[in-house]
Amino acid sequence: MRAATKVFARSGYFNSKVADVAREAGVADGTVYLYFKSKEEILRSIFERNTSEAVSAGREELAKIEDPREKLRRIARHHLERLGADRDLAVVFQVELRGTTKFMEEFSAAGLAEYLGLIREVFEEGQAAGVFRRGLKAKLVAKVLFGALDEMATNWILSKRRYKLAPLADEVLDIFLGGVSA
Amino acid sequence: MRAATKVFARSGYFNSKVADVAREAGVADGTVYLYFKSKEEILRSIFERNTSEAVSAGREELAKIEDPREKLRRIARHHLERLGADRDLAVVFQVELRGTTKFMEEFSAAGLAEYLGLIREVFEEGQAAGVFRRGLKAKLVAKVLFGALDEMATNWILSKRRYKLAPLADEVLDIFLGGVSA
DNA sequence: TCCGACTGAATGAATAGCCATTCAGCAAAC
DNA sequence: GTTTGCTGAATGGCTATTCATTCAGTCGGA
Repeated sequence: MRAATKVFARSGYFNSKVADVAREAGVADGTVYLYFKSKEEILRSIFERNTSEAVSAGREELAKIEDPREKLRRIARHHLERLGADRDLAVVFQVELRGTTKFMEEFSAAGLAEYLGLIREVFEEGQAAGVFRRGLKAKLVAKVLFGALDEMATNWILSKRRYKLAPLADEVLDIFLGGVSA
Repeated sequence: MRAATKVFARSGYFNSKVADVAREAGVADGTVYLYFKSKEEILRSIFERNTSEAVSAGREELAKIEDPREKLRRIARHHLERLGADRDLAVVFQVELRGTTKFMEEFSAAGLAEYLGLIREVFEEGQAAGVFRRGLKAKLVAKVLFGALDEMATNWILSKRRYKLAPLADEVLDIFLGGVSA
């Protein structure tokens, strides 16, 4: 899976051959099929593994925090730290995942929806506490934050310059919180 | 090209056969090659045509406006109106364009960079005029706004519900301006 | 007006190459 | 001897691209 991530990140899912993945993993072509039912399933596995891990780890950590603003900051930080720590994985998530409506819909329905839901909950909590403006639609707000972070990640993988991704979380939050605070 | 957009939007670039495009266009397979050098070039043409048109049309219109906030609003509105007016085109832009690092890099280097530059200029103008906070990095701010709009568009194409995309521009701007205003 | 020669756009069957997937068999471990 | 894990060559299907052929339309001459 590590190998597949690397290969897909380098050449893109459709341009990668199963044989490439096998070679990268140091096994024979056929061996790949002992672990995955098909090429498509390899990609799907990468998503599933990582999204479920990330969301549950995040949710757990949030339980310890009180301030909704701080919670959002933590979410943002996590988001960018996770992607920033593994460029190949980031490429697969930012690029390959978006590559076909098919995968996109799947991901959108599963992982992303949950993630946006998480942000939304936190935001609504903050609205209830009077920290965030009441007039805003929580769902839309969640998308705005996600979109901003997502764009940071996408730019990061495309950039030739090597910079740290995680610190951008604070800068984004700074703008974002300014816009949503009561 | 209309036909290709439709086909790519339906099945994705890699899953579409040149024969599908030909059928949709009502011509024979070979005829496609009288107009495009290769399958890849069809996709490229769709991008090029549309980005150059959009950016130049936008830039022109902005010249008539004074207030930087209003300029940003106009940009956002244009962005979502354009995509909202043509779902197939939107799918190709939001999904297929992101599908491979190859296309992505190309687009990123050309169209997107110019677009982000445009937003940045307007923002810096606003900073100089004291309308926007000085401390913010214009480049990052531009990405935040773009990312938020982009996410609106992506969600819109994936959603089963049919709603108007363009009005979201104002809601996004509302949050965004709150965050960046002096 | 009619005819034959010509043009080049359009066709779609044939080619050529690619690659996911399978499976008969091999080797080490027990 | 049997099980387990792996191998990698062979298969089969698929599809981008090509190109010999068709044919509708144009034009100059009779």
